[in-house]
Amino acid sequence: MNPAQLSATVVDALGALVERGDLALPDGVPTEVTVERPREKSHGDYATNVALQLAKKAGTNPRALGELLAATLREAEGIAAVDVAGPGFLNITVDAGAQGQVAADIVAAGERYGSSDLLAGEQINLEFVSANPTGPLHIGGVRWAAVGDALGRIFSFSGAAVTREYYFNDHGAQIDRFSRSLLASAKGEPAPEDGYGGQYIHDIAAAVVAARPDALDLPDDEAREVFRAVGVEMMFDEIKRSLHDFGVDFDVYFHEDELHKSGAVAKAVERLTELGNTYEQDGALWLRTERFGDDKDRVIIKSDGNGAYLSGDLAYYLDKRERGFDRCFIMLGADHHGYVGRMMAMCAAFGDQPGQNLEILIGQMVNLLKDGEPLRMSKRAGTVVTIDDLVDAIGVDAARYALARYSSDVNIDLDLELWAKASNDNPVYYVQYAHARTRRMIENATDLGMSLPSDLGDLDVSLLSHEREGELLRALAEFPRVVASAAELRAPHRIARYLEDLAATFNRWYDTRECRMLPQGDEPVAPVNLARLLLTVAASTVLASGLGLLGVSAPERM
RNA sequence: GCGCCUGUAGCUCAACGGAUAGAGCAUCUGACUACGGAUCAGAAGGUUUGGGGUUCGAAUCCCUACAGGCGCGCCA
Repeated sequence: MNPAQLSATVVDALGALVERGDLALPDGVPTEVTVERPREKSHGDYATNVALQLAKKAGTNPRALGELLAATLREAEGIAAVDVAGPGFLNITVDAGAQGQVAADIVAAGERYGSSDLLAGEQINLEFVSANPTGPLHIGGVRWAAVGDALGRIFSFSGAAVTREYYFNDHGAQIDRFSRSLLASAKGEPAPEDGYGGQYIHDIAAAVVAARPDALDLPDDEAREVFRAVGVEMMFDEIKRSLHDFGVDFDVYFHEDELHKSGAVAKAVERLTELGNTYEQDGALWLRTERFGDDKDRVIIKSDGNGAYLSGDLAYYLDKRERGFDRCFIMLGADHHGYVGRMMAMCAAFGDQPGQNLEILIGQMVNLLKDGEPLRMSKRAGTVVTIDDLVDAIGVDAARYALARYSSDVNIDLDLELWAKASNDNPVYYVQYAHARTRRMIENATDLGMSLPSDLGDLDVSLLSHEREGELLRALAEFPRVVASAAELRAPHRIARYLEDLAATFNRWYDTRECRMLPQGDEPVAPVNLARLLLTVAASTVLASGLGLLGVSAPERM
């Protein structure tokens, strides 16, 4: 029996009470109730606060409602005991057999266990990273590479159709600065005052010269164009390769330049004007974002006739919507959070629902600590910590896990020594090790000739009756709800925290002498050994699925 | 000045308005003739930054003060 089934059982009990006239619920019987896994063992396997929540509506007190409901629940199948505790909590103990069934359900579902249709039918566009192609991907963008990709996996697992998208800002003044910096380097001149420095500029400049030996003989403006076109392309390729090596591939790489060339910007501006949300002032065209909650109105066409940066975003958003995405996500670093107000206002100006059609997620800053000291970086000076540096230092698995393990709302300081360690200080090793251990156990069982029957119903899952087995089964039963909450709250770190808890619960069970999976000594294989093999396979399945949702490998051995 | 995020154990962080606020690390005490000890058991550690309020119930919601991070351009 899992929490969802228990919730349904409680709902049925409420319905029965209403039908019998023992209970009056003016708002009707809820479709589901909160079922929790209590921290305190003495509070049963599961607990619900439904009596506390419904008492007022039912015109009774929580304890009385609790007693009434408990009496009905005790008759329900799979329930061993129900206690009314504290102000009116119902503490429920489940039959060992009903509980053990969880393991069989997980093994039967395999890698689909935990998936749902929560987001079925939703066309989701996830835009993340979107770093400028004027340099290698630095640490600031990497957080979203890990978190955004994990979120994509979680959304897909929850039934949504997900498109990952990367927006290349390859238009405007920064690209000019980039191409001028390349040209200066190729000529052996110092970097322009407002340009970019760093070894990568010299490397790319040299590569451009190698690809186009004629470039330096051209007049400056033509040469700059060559360096722009070729240099930007090389930068794209390097960023894509870094992300690919990080395990992140995008379905769409969208170029801002296209929006300006194709007339998409003009079209978006026209649409907003038709809707009465623009006006001219001081020779520029303004968008009435203040009308929709922004601090002030924003220029979209500058007085020199060029589109302001926002104009590209308008067109891009409209383009996504016209491509059929009803939910557009944009993930930004905290240094861009000031952008949220105007983007949401822009969404509303198109007549859309901010927060529904457009959702902007903010990730706070990441610092790397080495020897306890923060690594400071400056893009201008070229002292950049790149995604490749991070991966070289701690590896892809640790990097992805470390970045996805914290709430996006908090600043994080990643200690490079800690995350490079192969010890249980390092959470990713702890979880991966638990998975590797399950694989070895299953292998050992196979070597002894143990195997699960084709009909799992032939196993006696009620033999999984040890306290530690109950704990492990309840932890495994949580997984679908953890996935659902990670999806709803856009919080992949919940998966990571859950996995750490699951790994610990698994290790406790493994360590318990009375719960050995393999027959000991000369003992023959008994039904309880097979039931424990089932439990091990179930744990292995969930550990692997959870790591998979974070884009972290689940190694067979370590 | 205004806005967003944060403030929880010595440290790093969890906690969908629920019961006695939880983990890991560090500290202290234990378990290796062991299905992988990269593990496990236990102890100690808290006025959830301060002050008000809402609620049967607040780390969580509201107000306020303080502290830290990040922003606030016809730059991109």
